[in-house]
Amino acid sequence: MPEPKQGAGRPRDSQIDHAIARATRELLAERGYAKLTVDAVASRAGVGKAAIYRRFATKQEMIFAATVHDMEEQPPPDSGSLRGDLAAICETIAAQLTAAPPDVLHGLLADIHADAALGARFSGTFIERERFVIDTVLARADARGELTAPPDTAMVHALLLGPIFYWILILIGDHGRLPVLSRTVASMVADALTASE
Amino acid sequence: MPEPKQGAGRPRDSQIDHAIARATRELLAERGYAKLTVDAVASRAGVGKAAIYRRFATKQEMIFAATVHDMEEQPPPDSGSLRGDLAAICETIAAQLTAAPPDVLHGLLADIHADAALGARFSGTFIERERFVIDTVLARADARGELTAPPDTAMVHALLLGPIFYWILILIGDHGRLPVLSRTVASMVADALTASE
Amino acid sequence: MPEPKQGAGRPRDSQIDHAIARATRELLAERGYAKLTVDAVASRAGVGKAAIYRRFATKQEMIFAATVHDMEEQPPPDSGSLRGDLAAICETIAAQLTAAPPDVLHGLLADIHADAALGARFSGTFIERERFVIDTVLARADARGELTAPPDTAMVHALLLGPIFYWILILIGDHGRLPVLSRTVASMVADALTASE
Amino acid sequence: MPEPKQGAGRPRDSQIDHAIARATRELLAERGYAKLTVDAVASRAGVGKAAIYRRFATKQEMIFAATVHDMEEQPPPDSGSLRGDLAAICETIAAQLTAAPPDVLHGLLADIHADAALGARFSGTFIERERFVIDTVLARADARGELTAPPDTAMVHALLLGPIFYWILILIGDHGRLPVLSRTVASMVADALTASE
DNA sequence: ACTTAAACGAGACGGTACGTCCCGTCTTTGC
DNA sequence: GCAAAGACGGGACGTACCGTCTCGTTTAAGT
Repeated sequence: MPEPKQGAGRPRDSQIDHAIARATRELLAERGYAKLTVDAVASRAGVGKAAIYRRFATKQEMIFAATVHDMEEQPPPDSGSLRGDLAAICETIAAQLTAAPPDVLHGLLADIHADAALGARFSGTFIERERFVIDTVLARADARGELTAPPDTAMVHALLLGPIFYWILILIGDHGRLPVLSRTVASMVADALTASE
Repeated sequence: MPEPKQGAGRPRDSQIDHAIARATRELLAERGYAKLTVDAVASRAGVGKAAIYRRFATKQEMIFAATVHDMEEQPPPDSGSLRGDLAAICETIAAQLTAAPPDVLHGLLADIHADAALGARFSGTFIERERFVIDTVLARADARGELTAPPDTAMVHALLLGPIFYWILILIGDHGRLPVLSRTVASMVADALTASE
Repeated sequence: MPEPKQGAGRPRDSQIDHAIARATRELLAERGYAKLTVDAVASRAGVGKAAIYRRFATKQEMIFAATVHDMEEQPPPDSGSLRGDLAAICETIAAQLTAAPPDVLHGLLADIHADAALGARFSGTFIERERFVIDTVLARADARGELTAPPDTAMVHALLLGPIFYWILILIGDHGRLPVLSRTVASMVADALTASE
Repeated sequence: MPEPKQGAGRPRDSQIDHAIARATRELLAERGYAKLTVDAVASRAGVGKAAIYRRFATKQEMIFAATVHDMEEQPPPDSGSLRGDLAAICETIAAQLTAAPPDVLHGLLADIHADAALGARFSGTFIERERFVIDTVLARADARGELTAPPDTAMVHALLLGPIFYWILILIGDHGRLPVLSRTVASMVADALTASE
């Protein structure tokens, strides 16, 4: 069995992983996505460029890893109603999206959709995860007998999270109004799924 | 008004405008946004680079002009109901968004949000225009007495178009199901705005 | 015939050729061969790196062109005797070799012999030229009736110029003694070629 | 005296010394001086890079050791005449120089003259040694009464060995003709030093 | 036998330079 | 008198090597 023989050679220094991620995030915040250079990240992190390219095949992979590393989406605690669960999901997503400036998110999305490999990883991780979260709360609602018909998860996905993305990424809307938007969209979707007939 | 002073010298050859736009669209389709170079566009169009930069200040402006040049959004004809008007808006937007591959749209959005000037023009053109269209149909509905309360245009904007964008740009969902999505979102938003109590 | 079609496009700026050559020579003198970088040359010349790589395929070609550009070896004026002619050749070569520091000459020779293309050009230019010069003065001597036997040009070449190279490049000997060395080697070789029996 | 305190710890493995030297020579022959990398040597020798740098301070020292390690120049046995002694010296030097390809010798010379420390060691070892050999045979000739005047060792050095170096390193001349060249230069120099008046 | 200390293969590290590519501008020459 | 062809300054990219530095393992010498 071709085990990776982990004992051989000097192991990767995990402090360097953190230094790279940290420098990347700082520089994204300071200069924006378009002006981020690998040399600047290496310099800021006190690291050689080789250490970066040993970990990531391209600049985009580095940014991807540095920005979305710990987005661990979990289904929200059961709030007792579909509306409440959906609102919780919206608020979580909104909070994550507002953590980074919009140019970073757009840059990232552009790179993700420019590179097939990155795109597959993005879908397989984030989209799948969101879908799972939505499926979970829909199953809860079904167990409660709230649903009038078996819903289409993908459509619910778009109906629920689309407005949040649009508000933050396209309209560059006021973040202060996101809670209202979240509640509104959650209510609307919940109403549609539980319509008396 | 800074009119291009068209009387002096040789007038611009409008065939060149078309050649540039055509070459840009072809190369975007063939290689994708990230691999598009101005040299390649000039070469494909049989045109000098100077001819391009005489028309556009940056590569992004060129792509912008070549891809979204004729997005003339007009309020849809009065369908007689808010729900019908909203569905018409959704279908128009969906049709426009599906005209270009998603990597082009993401690339453009990234560049738009990386450059303040471009961003302002984008908002001032497309967002404002969409807002105006939505305002128009909401005013119609108000005139009909359909609305229960004065709606918040920006929120309606996000609620209505967000899911369409999300489906096309993030989920990379099946275009065949867009008509259903359009009708669903239009119904949902119309219901929310015309709720009986 | 694949002629370079010089009419099309902006022509190369010959001032840039000079700026590159000048910067190269200055930096070689200041820092030495091993520490010469293309970026430094470009910076010093006030030129982009692309302008350099448009002219030369590699750093070595650039240095080659910058350092040996105008070494136009001509047969010396007829001094009336073989000994005098040979001494003149030696002095010319010695003057050329002492124009550059020895580390540059060694670096250049190393690069020349590391790259077949450069090596061929070096031989085809300098070695051939030296051989021609020697052939010329030997023909003069033969015309004068000085020679006792038809000499082997290649060997005369080595016997005459070898000591000069060795003194300058290997021994790093005092340049002040080169005139004496030149006269000595010229006498020796002339004596060998004109031996009374 | 900073002796390596050989008692403690694991002793150096002399097989590794040989493996390094062997791999270095093989790779020099296969790829040439310019393309030799320490990693490649380590890999070929089945050795870690640290084992190399434990033995040699730089790549150049490693190559130096691998290529000229056993150049033990001794004064030749007394042949009975200055001419014979000088010819013997030339032949020995020629044999040593032809052992390595010319690009290796040029690379080494370039590195030697690029680094003061290495340069000093080279002079202090090889040049001094050659000078001693020449001094020895000149002293023999003086004892025999062959010399007409006290010779200048440095100049004799250049006159004698310069042509051999030039033939091998610059002209890349036929090795088959080196014996003739050796005898010719030895005769010439001997004649010059023993000229009847 | 057991400890100790250095050498070992492997490979990650900081740093530096390379040669390539593209942008947006500038400059000839030809149509 | 404009436009194609293409050279220009600038600057980032990803690669390659150098000489150094851990890792965990192996090998002798000294206890």
